[in-house]
Amino acid sequence: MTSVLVCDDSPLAREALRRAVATVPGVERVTTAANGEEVLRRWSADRSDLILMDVRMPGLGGVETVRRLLSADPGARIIMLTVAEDLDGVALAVAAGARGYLHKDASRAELRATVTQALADPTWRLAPRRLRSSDMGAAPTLTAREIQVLEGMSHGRSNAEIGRELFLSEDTVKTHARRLFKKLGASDRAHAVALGFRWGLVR
Amino acid sequence: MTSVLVCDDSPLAREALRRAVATVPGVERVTTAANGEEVLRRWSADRSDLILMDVRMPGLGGVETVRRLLSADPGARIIMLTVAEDLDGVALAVAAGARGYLHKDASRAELRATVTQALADPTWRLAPRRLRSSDMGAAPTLTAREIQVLEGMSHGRSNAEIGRELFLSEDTVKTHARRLFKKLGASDRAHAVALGFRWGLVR
DNA sequence: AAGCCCGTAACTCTTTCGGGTGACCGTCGT
DNA sequence: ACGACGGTCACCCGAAAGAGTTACGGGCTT
Repeated sequence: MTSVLVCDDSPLAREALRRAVATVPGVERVTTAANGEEVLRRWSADRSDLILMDVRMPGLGGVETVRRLLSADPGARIIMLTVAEDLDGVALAVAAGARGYLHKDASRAELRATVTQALADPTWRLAPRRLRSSDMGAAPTLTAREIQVLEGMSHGRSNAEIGRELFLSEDTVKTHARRLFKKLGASDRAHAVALGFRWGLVR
Repeated sequence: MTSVLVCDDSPLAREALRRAVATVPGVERVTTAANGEEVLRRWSADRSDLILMDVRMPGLGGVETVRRLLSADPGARIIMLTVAEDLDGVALAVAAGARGYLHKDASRAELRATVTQALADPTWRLAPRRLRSSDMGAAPTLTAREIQVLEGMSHGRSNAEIGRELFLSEDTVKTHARRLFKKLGASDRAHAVALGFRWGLVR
């Protein structure tokens, strides 16, 4: 009994993915989830053989979900879904243990091929080299937390407000801010936000 | 001959949207585009009655596309597609002249209902009240000075540094900053820079 | 002529930021 | 087993930002 879990916040995309995955030979069941929390809830009761998950989702993001999922079950096989821009999100997810990624630009055929391969070979994993090759220039790699803090800044939140939203102390937010400034080479939060936009880290 | 143009960067979402829209009574043709540039190219040759367009797209974003489209043809009817997170993007797009928006979380029924209404009533427009709820009603028109100050901020300059560059006193820069914050609805310089990028005022 | 927006500038006052430093605890890789 | 890195938190301190207010001259519109 081979089952695949598809997670995307858009019902339309979710449905399209579900249908595409369902046509892969050997797949008998495709379940869906709308966000990271739902994936985690569902996982404890009903483990699928493979998870396809969007990187960017409201609430619990894809990267954080991967981390929690793998800390609960290191054997989980996860493939990230992403748009062209956020290479960093992909890198983070793969670093966190996702087996690979699929562009949302990918054709149905590519999607099916990747799912087929992942299901056929339980140890399948993206070659590390492919990550570096798509690593354009010297893209600064921010951690999930740092991106969350940067996003908070881009919405005009103060450090204290960001802390409240992420359940962190203001001092911790400041630490993340300091570290992401250094990584980006930013002199202050306005600069950091600008660089975030230029690098495609936030929108 | 009623035709609708669907624009989304993800082929899967695009296809799903195309199919959903095609089931709306009265719709005879649904064309698709993958990005803003394609929409603009297509528009000059082949005008649809309605456009459904993603807010977030690589390259030319949804907001900027709306502006260009409407400056070329003020009668164009556009509905934005968005995810839960970026209320800012939606507000900007609607302020720029989009008739309304649809969550990507919307059900197929909601999607069809909105498209039906928009096609039936050429003057249909999202109630202004719903706009104010997500803030910013007026299109921000920054003066040359204000944009120069905003650009300085996006390069990590302090007010004093910006003043030195523009041969102004720091206090004058602060005045410009205060005024542009108010126009943009920004709570601080980081937010202002983010809004500047989302509006395409800086890059 | 009156009103409005823009550019310039100064003043005060409070809040926030950013840098520096140190610390503890996981995890991961070597 | 060790070190590197990431996440968390704390404290200090000076610098910067932002809000509020006032002011004055110049354009442009009504």
